[in-house]
Amino acid sequence: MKNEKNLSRRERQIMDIVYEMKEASALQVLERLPSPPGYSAVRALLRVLEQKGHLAHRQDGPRYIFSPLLPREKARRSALSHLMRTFFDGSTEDVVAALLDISEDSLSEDDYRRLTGLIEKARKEGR
Amino acid sequence: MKNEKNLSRRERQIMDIVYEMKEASALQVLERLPSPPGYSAVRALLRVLEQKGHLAHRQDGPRYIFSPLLPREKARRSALSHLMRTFFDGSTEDVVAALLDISEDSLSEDDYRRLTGLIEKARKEGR
DNA sequence: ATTAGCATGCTAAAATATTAGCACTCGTTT
DNA sequence: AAACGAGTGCTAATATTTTAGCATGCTAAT
Repeated sequence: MKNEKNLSRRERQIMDIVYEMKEASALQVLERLPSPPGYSAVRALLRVLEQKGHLAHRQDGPRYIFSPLLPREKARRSALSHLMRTFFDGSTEDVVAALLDISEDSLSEDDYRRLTGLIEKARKEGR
Repeated sequence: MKNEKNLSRRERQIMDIVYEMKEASALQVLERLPSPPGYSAVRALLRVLEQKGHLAHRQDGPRYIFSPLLPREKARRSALSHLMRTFFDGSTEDVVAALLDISEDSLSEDDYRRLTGLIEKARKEGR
């Protein structure tokens, strides 16, 4: 499992896109890539990622649709842990604070209620 | 600033280390790098990162101590936003849920109280 | 005052990543 | 049935990253 760290820049960009979209074709990836290379370059990258065990594909008519092998839930836990360590000294509170700061404008009363609910629930389960 | 995305793998690893430590010497970076290269390789990378405008250094006796040019607060907002988009469909709630899941074991009653307090505070300020 | 230790800058070799191009297959349309 | 379009695999050139090595300077110890 020496995953995650061993991805080149382009590879990481592509994995991010695939995680964001849940699954994607070569064309869809290409469209979302910054400073996009040619079509065959993207396909080559996808093939390498599959070969390295990061992606799998299924056939959809004439084309391949790629999806991550490591489930989103696992990947995001790991990414979040890393982020917490790197930028927040491992402090849960600090992350939540930053999160609220970012989200501020888009949160409704209900959203706040749900957030409080989540914490309440975790508190009860945790002890 | 077209930052963030234009870092190679090693460069990103180094930036993460420097952000985590707030500031670091070449040796400190080297010690924390996975599959660490030679000393001069690390120094070369640090020089490049400085040249590209990601790091700055101050002198500490005989050696250089590097720190990020983009303040941690900015960098983390941006990293968190990206993470939220990539792995959580932009959902604040989902991030908090994952966060609680990760942190569970290490949170005290007081921590939970403080978290609730944060949300309460944001709710009041937000409307 | 030499030497040893540790830092730096710079340069160029080696390894990897990135890209485009060509050859091929399979439907579909003329 | 020939030509076209849209997909694929593979290969090799190019570009970038990554690395080690060497020359140098400063400080402290012998």
